[in-house]
Amino acid sequence: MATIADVAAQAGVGAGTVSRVLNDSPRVSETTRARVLAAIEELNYRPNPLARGLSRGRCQTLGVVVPFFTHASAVERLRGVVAAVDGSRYDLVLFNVESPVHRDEHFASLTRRDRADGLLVMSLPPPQGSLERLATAGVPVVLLDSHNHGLDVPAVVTDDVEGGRLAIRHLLSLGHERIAFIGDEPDNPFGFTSSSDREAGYIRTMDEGGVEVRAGYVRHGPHVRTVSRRLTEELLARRDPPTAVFTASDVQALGVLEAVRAAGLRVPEDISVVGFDDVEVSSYAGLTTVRQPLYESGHKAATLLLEALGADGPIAPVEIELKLELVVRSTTAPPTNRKRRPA
Amino acid sequence: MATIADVAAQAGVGAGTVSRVLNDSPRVSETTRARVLAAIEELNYRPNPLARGLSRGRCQTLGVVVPFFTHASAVERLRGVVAAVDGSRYDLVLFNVESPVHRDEHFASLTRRDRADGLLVMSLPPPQGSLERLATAGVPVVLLDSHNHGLDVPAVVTDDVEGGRLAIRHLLSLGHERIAFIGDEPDNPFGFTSSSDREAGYIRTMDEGGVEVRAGYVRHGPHVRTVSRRLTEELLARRDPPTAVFTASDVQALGVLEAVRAAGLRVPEDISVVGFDDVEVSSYAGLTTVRQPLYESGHKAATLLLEALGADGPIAPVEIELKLELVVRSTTAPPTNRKRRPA
DNA sequence: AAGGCGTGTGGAAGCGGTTCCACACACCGA
DNA sequence: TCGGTGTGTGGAACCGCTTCCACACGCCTT
Repeated sequence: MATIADVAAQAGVGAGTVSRVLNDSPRVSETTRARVLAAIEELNYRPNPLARGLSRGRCQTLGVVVPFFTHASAVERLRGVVAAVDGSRYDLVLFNVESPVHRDEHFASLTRRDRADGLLVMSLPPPQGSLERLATAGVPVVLLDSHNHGLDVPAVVTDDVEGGRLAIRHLLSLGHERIAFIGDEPDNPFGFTSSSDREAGYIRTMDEGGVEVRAGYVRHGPHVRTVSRRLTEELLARRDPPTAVFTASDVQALGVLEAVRAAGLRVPEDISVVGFDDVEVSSYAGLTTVRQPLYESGHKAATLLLEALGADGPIAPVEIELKLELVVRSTTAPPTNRKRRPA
Repeated sequence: MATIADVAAQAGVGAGTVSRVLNDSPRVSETTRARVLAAIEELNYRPNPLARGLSRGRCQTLGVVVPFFTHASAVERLRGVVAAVDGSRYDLVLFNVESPVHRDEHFASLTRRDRADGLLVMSLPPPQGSLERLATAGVPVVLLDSHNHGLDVPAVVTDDVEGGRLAIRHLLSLGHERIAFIGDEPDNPFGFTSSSDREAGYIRTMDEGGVEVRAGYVRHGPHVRTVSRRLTEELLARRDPPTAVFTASDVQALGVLEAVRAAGLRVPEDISVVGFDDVEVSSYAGLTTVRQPLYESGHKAATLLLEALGADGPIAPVEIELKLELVVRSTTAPPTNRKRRPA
């Protein structure tokens, strides 16, 4: 492995000069620069990133903290992040979070410039005080899919409450009144709020529409298809089954569709279903859903982080809100007139 | 930020001793060790990974080279990798590959211990000579979902040809004869072979069964649902449409299902469909498919790599073959007797 | 009692870069 | 002619850790 000293010797210059060439310093004459570049080429020299990092106090690495792939949507976001980071000189390190302990460990160890130059936190409210510590340590942070709550940190978010509204307005306008909701457990160890925000949008819009949310129409459970399927079965077994179900995610909506089909009912004739996210399979399933720009959100957040690193000073801690959009496909229609399910 | 010198001063020992404590050297007395640990605790000291890496010539980092998320299956594999790496002391760096140039750049820059201590190459035949260079540089490599072709490198693979056989045997045993295949372009810039291997299994098993592969029954196209849907439409428009379609992946199988449904035909009554992979949505779609253990493959490959790093010498360059398994769901059935599609 | 050996420890010399400082040299104006 | 100014350059110091070498000390052997 050639070192900077080898290159310097080969080019007949000092190590400092080679370093200047490497870092595009203007303080190098054209002829010297050419000689150095030739030597670099000849020796197939590549600077050691560790040495460089140690010396400069940063490591050309971005950390992405992800509650890993628990939601299909995280992957789509990550795609956007990867695409944005790809053109830059930064490497991408994945920090998987499976538990609050896990999360806290990561945040503790990342509070230094030698671990990562910047941090992208995905769908995860940072633990108390960690943002302040990160700021003190000079590690820029961008929140992706979680709010900054007025703190001095850029965040890329969507208005989940509004998303819930979009879904319910659509169902109300179709004439539905018996509308149920299926979402995640509201009190989870990470403090995720997107599901409960969407639920809030549901509640409020039902209220505004003067439509009652019947007791037991709001159901919670782990974010997997099988659970939402089971919850739907319970809803369908009621004496007053819903004519429409809104779920906090597409994954959960698929479970609803399964349950409805298994019960021998038809979508949308017997039951309408609206999901949230618009992940890749949703178009396959023909699911009406609230689309959030997942890829773009990742891309935007990563771009913000790179800007912050480029500016080398805190950038405007904006909260960027990406637009939600209702995508109407074939799982929603006006309710049929039956007030009760058949026999 | 506390340094090792600070800790040494605080504990009243030399820096070397602190380092020994840090690295669990046996050459430290219990009392000294306790004093040092106390000092570390007190100063909330954490060693600088860059300095450590520079000094030791490695960086506690694993690189994962991924043709990023082009197949849904890559994500599932990555999950397994992440899980396996999670318990270790290694960070995971993502190297995204979108083009052969991209790939070659990464392989070039990764051929040194200062970039990554080990490399996991996913679904990507490494470029010519790169494995030798990596071996020379002392960077252990594990191939995930690509063969080592007799080279001295551990690989975790499945027998894609056999997978094709499983699918076709199933269809033949149901009585199908007009069986079509939809897969990826056989000559792709990366040299992926899984699709063409599955195709080979199809061809051979048809042969062995004495069943003709009709002209035009083998179709290729980019790995997206919309394309396989279009290809299926073309197959259905034939005067001798297939009674069954086998695809090189579940994603493509979904496209087939879409096309069949759009044509007003029923699955499996009119057409049987068999996919490959068994990704998450396949159970939702009720797709009969050849399951490969995606998560396990990632987990196994990462574990092998960690072993190689632990052994600190080349480990047995085994090629581990994971079992494939036919999962019969509701998209396959015996063919109906029609020889031609209606009108 | 003297030499040998094992154990614990301090400290210096790297690892391979960056950056600061000093300095040589050319060119300018007074 | 002589500072002054600016430009290019070499080299040392430093980033924070590991590791090797030297050495002090206690204990066992002969």
